[in-house]
Amino acid sequence: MMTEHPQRRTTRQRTAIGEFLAHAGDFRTAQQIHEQLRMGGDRVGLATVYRTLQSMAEGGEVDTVRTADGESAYRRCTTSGHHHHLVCRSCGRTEEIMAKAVEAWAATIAAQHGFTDVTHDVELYGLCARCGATSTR
Amino acid sequence: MMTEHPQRRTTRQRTAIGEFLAHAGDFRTAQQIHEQLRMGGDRVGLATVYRTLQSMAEGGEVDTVRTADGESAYRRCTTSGHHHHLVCRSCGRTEEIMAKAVEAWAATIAAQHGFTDVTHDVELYGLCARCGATSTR
DNA sequence: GTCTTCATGAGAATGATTATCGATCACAAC
DNA sequence: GTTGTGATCGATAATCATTCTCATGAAGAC
Ligand SMILES: [Zn+2]
Ligand SMILES: [Zn+2]
Ligand SMILES: [Zn+2]
Ligand SMILES: [Zn+2]
Repeated sequence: MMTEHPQRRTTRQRTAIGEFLAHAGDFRTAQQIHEQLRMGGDRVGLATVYRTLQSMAEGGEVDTVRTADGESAYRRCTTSGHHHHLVCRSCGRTEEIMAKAVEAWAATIAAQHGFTDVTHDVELYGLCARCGATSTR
Repeated sequence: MMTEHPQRRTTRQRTAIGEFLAHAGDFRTAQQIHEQLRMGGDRVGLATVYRTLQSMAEGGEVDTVRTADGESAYRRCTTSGHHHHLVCRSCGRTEEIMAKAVEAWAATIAAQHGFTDVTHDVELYGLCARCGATSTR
């Protein structure tokens, strides 16, 4: 299959981004990461943040989602395999979801319609317990 | 609740876009619609296409998805209620999917984690029977 | 240390989407 | 049919996330 990562050098910038993601609990956009690294004193170029996140995503080191307004957000998940997310629309808190049932459903539906090589996109959005209570006004 | 559409005037442009979508079977981006309307002789401004699609989406007249590279694509679906899609990655052919099971699953998972006011995003992508056969090369 | 090659970053370029704002048009009332 | 008025249009400028360029810096191998 030849899917070896050629050779990824461990640079100061790549390390900084990796550690940032390790501590941030929820999804962050490239712009947010860039700004926060700057504020933290790390000198990292915006282009580098984009490039690094992209390569991390390819390598499966981070997960990606699209925000409502189309921006890409990244997160280092603790679950290693394929999974989905339950994201708080208000504070961003994220729960990782594994659902064999959904995987099976997707495969079945696809087969019924004659589709092959199927992938899926499944994300849940809502208000977490804390935010839901607050917004009760 | 007051969700009345104030007053949507039937203009030449709005009609053209509506009919275009009625005949196109799959998802199309605003840019594609604009270009194809132009080629068909309809004089419609790009800004108008964007505005119209947005208002149609709000009114539930069309469904929206994000393409892999972040563009919004629109489609007039035959199913009236909430549903999902199974899209061919190669030719764009689209099947509408209704899945009570998934709706229930989403609600359950959300509740288990204390989330409320939950919505979800569920789309399947694959190769349709025709495209899958062709690419067997 | 030297060398080869990849990574970086400031700034320009791209490209989709949105905002402007005067000109036009839909349509309800006469 | 005319008219009044406010919604709609559209050419174009403005936004803004993301990508590209390319000269310079730094990893890693020997
Ligand atoms: Zn929350
Ligand atoms: Zn899955
Ligand atoms: Zn196909
Ligand atoms: Zn659903």
